[in-house]
Amino acid sequence: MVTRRTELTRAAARLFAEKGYHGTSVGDLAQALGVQKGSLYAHISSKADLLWEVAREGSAAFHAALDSVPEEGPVVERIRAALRAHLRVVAEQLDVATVFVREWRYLQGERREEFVAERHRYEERFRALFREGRELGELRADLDDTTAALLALSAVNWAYTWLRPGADTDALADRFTALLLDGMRGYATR
Amino acid sequence: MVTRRTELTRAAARLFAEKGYHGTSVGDLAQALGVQKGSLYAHISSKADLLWEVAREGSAAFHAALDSVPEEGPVVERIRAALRAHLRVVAEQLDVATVFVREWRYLQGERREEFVAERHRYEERFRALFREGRELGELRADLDDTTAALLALSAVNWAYTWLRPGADTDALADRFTALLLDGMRGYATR
DNA sequence: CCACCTTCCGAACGATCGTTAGGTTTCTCA
DNA sequence: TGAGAAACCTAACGATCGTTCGGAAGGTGG
Repeated sequence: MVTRRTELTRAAARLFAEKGYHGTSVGDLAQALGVQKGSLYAHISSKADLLWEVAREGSAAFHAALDSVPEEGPVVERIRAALRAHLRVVAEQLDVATVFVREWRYLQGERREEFVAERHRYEERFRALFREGRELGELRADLDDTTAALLALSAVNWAYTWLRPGADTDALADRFTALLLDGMRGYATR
Repeated sequence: MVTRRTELTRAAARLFAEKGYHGTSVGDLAQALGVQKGSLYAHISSKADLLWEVAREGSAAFHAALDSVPEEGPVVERIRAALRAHLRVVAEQLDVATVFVREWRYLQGERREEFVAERHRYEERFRALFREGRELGELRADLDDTTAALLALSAVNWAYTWLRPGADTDALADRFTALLLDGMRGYATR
């Protein structure tokens, strides 16, 4: 069931991504629904609520994506799966992903802290893959796994700026995986 | 000579980076200079002027950084130099870099188009390094140099979110370079 | 049929926004 | 010494901001 409230959240995600949170007025949101701006307050109690909701939606989407990565099997394949999952979310929910990556910082108070904690948890789950890969011997023993995770996270976090809906994100993720694993210089050693 | 005008630009870079362009009021800028907001219009003709100035400063800084990369010598070393140069700008001019990467999109009209052109030119200069590396045989022959450049650019473009002033950016750039060139899996093939 | 719920309108609120304008202070330099 | 420039103040402008409120339309279920 498509409630009016969810339509409003969708419009908020789109406009916040397009014009920024502070660049989007309540009037803009109302216009997107074809309604007077005062009418929105039958659904929300403040504009900040919408930012909070979209940010949480992003958090949930990315964590759910990581949940789909198997906990067993070759680490290399799990890294590939994680990159695929993340990029898929970006492509399929570009507005939400954009708010998750760029607009979250306009959250205030307790909500902001809660968001940051969830974001750190996400990055930590990502980092764990590379650490485990090194410990299990699938990645080089002298790997700086913190930097490795940072490089991978940078690639996917930046994706919202160039990734367009409809792109073949699996192929994209596989290209990233290949580069990260085997580098640009020589051929794979295995 | 430190003019009042440059002090204003510095404050604008800092506040735009901290609170966003739309999140920063002319009153905030005035307060940073210890002055009434009307007084600022002795130095600028609009708030948008400040965004334009800071964005151009970022453009100039990053292009100047790339200018310091030698045009001759091993491509691998030039890639390392480019990453070092970029990260150094981010660390030493974090506010300006943040505006360059994140706040530029609030530019309007002709200025926005001019900025985007400069940004594309920067990315193209970066991309050329990887293309040349493949053509000269320093990088693997089957390298997807577009993706390779995208990966490297993502790493440095994301840096403003975590890089702190005073960090050893050369060492950081070298770690990125090593990962990008030789990967996380095996050891270097040369 | 009536009570209720959701949704919206229309008007207004005080606050803040970016900007303008006239007048004053302070300093430089010819 | 006095003209001019740079910097700032004070006050106000119209516009827009996010939010509130009383009332009304329309549909649903008892």
